[in-house]
Amino acid sequence: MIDSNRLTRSSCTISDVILDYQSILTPEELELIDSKTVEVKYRKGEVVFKQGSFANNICIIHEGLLKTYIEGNDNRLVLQVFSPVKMVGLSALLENSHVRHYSAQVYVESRLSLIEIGVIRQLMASNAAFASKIVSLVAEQFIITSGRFYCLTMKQTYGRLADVLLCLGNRIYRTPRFPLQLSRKDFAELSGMTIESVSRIFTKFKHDGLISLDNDYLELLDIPKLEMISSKG
Amino acid sequence: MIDSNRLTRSSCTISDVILDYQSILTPEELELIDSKTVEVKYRKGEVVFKQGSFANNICIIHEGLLKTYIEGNDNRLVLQVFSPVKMVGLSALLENSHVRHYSAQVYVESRLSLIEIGVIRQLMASNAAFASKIVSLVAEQFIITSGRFYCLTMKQTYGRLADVLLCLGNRIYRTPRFPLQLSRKDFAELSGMTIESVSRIFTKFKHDGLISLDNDYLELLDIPKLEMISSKG
DNA sequence: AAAAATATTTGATCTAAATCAAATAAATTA
DNA sequence: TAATTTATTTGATTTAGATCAAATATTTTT
Repeated sequence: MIDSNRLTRSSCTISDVILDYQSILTPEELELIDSKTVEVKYRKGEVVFKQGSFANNICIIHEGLLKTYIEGNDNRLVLQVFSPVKMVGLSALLENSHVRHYSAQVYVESRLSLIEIGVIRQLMASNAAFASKIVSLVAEQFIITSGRFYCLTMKQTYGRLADVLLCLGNRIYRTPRFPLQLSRKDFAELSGMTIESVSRIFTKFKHDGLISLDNDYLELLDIPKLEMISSKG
Repeated sequence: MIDSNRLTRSSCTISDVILDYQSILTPEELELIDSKTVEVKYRKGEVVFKQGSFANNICIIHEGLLKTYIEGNDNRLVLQVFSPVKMVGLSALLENSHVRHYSAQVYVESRLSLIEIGVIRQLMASNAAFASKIVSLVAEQFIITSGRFYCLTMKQTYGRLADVLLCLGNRIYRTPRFPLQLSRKDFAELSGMTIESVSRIFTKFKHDGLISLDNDYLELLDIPKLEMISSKG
């Protein structure tokens, strides 16, 4: 039986769709892409693109970690987190709209390649299998972001933070013990609460033996219990 | 200058992309679609498809009004509202996942056509322009739903309800005075609050001369003020 | 290494909105 | 039309989590 809850009931935004356009495109098409691609390194905290600016490329993250987010008056909503190897900025493929609808920023030093959006549009128009792949990627992002939407509106603080921790351990770092590269502010933003609330819940989780936490590492000690907290909300 | 806030800062989910696949498909392809399409009428409140069930069609709404929503343990999150003529259920085109990730239900008596999903996949694989159109539609839904996500997490109750009212007047009914087809419960669900809060805010809005409201009709009397409330949160 | 700046923790207080409870109104059904 | 059910309104109370404030701890700069 299939568990359809992973996507719709968790705030984790890490994709399952594998990015293998190499097998879909012809050698000539791959060469075309290659000729319109540049590779860029970003230092910790640098902005990759800004909401409201013209969208002239699609990004692929090869190393590092980044977030996309909507900027409001004085607040931010993190839409998705991307780890290698994923495509970022696909929703710029919306026709008649050449503007970014969200911003992107790296959490840590990251290496991205930027592909001119015109080439992507061109290949979509000529290669239906490629276009279908893009449909799949965008559809997945829709579903994944809807799941995060559900969590942030329906769960309370403990469940939301447990969600973020589980996502980091299970899907981003893929190990229960991982380097602490995010600040309390990052956690607050990711789980939709204040820094103070994050701090208080971390203290509680430590006290209850669910996690261990020092300045450099975070370890998930009791994943089943965290999962229970996440699912109960 | 372009206003990029309509999509990212409002909870309204009515699409701008026009559904004109007639001009993209060949007569044979149109006939193929036609042979795999059925038309169905739904009575008020009927469910079109359920989260977790197998996705075997894409829907087009021709008359009426419907919502898509994620079902949790004992709560629901409305993702989008669809009025004619829009495609519903596109994210089922995610490859390797033949299950609905959200449910759909009509608010009022509605007429839909249901197209076998296999045909859509087939046409996407053979007609790149069609596939590109689908990319555009799904990308728009992603952006629109992200905007709703922003509103429901960042704005407070007054702003969220003002948002819903403006969406109904400006984009769904396209007139400031429209029939009241939604219950307080529907408004509560749409704007992410309790029925009691909706009722209190309606009373306040009436008292302040922003709306007039009886059992059958709702009229937006002061749209600029409602817009101010919506943007301030 | 000391000084300054920044990040994190902890406690006290406040508040938006939920919950609880009861009254009224409207819609259905008998 | 009366009786019953369902929906809506209004008021009182509670609460999760924000805000405010101050103390530590950590990192960065000098």
